[in-house]
Amino acid sequence: MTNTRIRDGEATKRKIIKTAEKLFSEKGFNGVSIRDLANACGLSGPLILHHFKSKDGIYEAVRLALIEKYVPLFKNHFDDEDDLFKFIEYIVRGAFAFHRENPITLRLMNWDRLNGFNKPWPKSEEFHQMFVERLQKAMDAGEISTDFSADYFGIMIGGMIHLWSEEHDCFMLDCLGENYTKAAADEAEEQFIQHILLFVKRCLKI
Amino acid sequence: MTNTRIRDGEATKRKIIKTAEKLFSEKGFNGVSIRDLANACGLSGPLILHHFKSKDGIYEAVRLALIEKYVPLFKNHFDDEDDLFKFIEYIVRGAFAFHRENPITLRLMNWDRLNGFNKPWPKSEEFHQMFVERLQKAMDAGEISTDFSADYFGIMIGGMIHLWSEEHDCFMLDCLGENYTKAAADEAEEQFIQHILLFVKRCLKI
DNA sequence: GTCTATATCCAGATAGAC
DNA sequence: GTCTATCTGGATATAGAC
Repeated sequence: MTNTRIRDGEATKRKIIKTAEKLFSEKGFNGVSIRDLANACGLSGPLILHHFKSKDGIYEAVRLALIEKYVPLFKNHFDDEDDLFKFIEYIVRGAFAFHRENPITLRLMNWDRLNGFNKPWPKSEEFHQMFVERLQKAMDAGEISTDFSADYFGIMIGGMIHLWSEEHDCFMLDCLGENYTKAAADEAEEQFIQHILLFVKRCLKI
Repeated sequence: MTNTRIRDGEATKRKIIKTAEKLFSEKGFNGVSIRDLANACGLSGPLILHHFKSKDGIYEAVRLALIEKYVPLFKNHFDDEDDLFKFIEYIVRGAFAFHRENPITLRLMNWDRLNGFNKPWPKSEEFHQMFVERLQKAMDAGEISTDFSADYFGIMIGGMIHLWSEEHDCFMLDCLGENYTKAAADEAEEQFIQHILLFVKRCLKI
């Protein structure tokens, strides 16, 4: 009897990708060697290369896997909501929730941006576009103030969400120190979201 | 006659640091080898190690040099300005100008953050603190709305500045495409600043 | 202070057995 | 599909001449 039955290529691939997501997001492409990855998976380096052909291949697979998770987020949010403010709140909360649950994705996007690959995260821009178009429609219809450009307004909100999602751990540690708990962090995030929503209301005069 | 006179340790060090700033900010610590740096400087690798002892030593020196440039920015801005709005405008414009003129610094901070070193950029936090305290004072004095927490308000503005400084090149290329010129970019930045200032006015009811 | 030569190690990738 | 053994190049760092 051979050990054939524990050979499962697809399961191995999934395991490699999952581990690679974690390592690449922590240390970036250049900070992770195939050996690191192999050790973390409990597999051999050559096996990994057998499945993904090259180190770049692994990274591509990771990126694709993350985009898969990234895309459906947006689908849900752009069903037509009648109420503009609810629509905005829905999107803002969705973005925070996504980054909270998938911190890896944001980090990987940041590594990518620093490395000058900005092409393969296609949905992010589409997201901005759809948000802006919805705002613009409301402006054209005279529902909200036109003192702000819809485009810049989207960037402003995006910046707030980004910085929070990237750095709130630092903020929290600074502010709370020993008292840092998940509950406290969640509450702080909720407060920050309330600030953003108030900002939206006041600036767009909703 | 020897070639003693072209030996100038300090000048060499400066040259190495300046080149290293550029390379590290472009490709990150792991993306730059001592050989790359040596070639870019027109020097030998061992000479670089002679001056800085190790690759980490080079990076530390680069970070220190950038902090040197970083600090005076803030000094200027925190002389007491009587008018709160002018004070805020001064700071906002200062931050944009700094990032425009020193894109390297922001990139290096971002590499550092991803790599988990968040200690050695001390002034950034101090900056936030002083800004927030000034806001809080105005709130306590009843000069502005207290609907926003000064702390979160600082983060909101910081996020806008950050995202713009990091990604406006992408935005601009997307929007303007072939028409991308320095003048157009400057105009867009000025418009974005105006948006931020309007946001400040409207939210703080100044 | 600056170089060449070199030591040592670790990277990505391949060959080939099982 | 998975492993061990290995190739080749490039990494940091040192030794020692000038």
